Amino acid sequence: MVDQVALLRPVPPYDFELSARIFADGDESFRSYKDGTFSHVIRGSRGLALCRVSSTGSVDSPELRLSTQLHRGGRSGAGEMVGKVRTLLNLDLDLRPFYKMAAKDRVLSTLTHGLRGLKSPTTGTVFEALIDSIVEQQISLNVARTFELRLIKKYGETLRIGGSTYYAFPLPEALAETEPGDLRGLGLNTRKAEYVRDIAKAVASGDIDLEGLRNARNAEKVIQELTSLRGVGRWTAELVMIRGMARFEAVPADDLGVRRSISRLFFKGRPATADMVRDLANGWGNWRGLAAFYVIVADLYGMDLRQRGGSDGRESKRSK
DNA sequence: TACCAGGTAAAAA
DNA sequence: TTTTTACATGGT
Repeated sequence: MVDQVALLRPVPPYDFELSARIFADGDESFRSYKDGTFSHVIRGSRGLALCRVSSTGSVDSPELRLSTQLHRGGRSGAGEMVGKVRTLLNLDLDLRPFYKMAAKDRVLSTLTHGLRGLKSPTTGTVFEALIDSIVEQQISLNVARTFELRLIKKYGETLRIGGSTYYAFPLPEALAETEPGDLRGLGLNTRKAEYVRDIAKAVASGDIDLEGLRNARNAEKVIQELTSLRGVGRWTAELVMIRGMARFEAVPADDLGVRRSISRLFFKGRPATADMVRDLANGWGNWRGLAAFYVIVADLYGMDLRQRGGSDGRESKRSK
């Protein structure tokens, strides 16, 4: 078993603990954050590696330590993994222009001050973001997480290290071969099972180039391409842009969670319609997706905004 | 027991 | 063209 170490320097400011905390409830066999260490199985050209990341720096002078373990003596993994980790944790994102924009919005600037250094994570592949988003359609996140983990453990590649089994997200080829009944058995409804299989087939066969969409000219083009797939509506496409491509030009304005958080933080608890969210988010320009991420995280972490206004004065909830 | 939950496509009106 | 419905399952 090989254990290699590399140092990474994220573009400052970057708050590793704040950003990785999102994975605190993740499963340790797939992706998690525990005791200051982010763990994730990453697929490289020489196979899978278990990557562990922890902070050795500060928000304004961030530095991360990455250790990689490969199954039975694969050679040199750390170098290749550095780039993947930079993408996963969005380390090259420069938050300063976003903060400059946010300074013009009273509520948003409160959020960016409270969450300074927060960067949104990105999935290893666009495919992963797309499949997860489909699974998450309509049902509660709790239920969706359960289904996702079942999917990963049944179809993901495995890596055995020190008596433990770790999983990488399933490859399109693995899901392309499923029958709707197989995925139905994980809890998905029959239609979602078809969506997942059909999209996996399209990706595996090269009919659609999801990774190529990262660099597509404009956001609408990306949304058009994605929504041409059966099972992908606007909500799913917008979610995939943010979580799978780190493209922030879109906001999933129809999203219940976004609407709830926007309602609490910007409209004093008055229910926010998708149109209200879009109007508000338009003022955030091409940073609207990241702004929405900040809004959700602020609400999730129960950030207290009362001193500077914008809160509905509800009891602030504090999570772990 | 119901009803809701980070939607979507297909059927019905 | 617009509105309504079915879908799956784990919480509450």
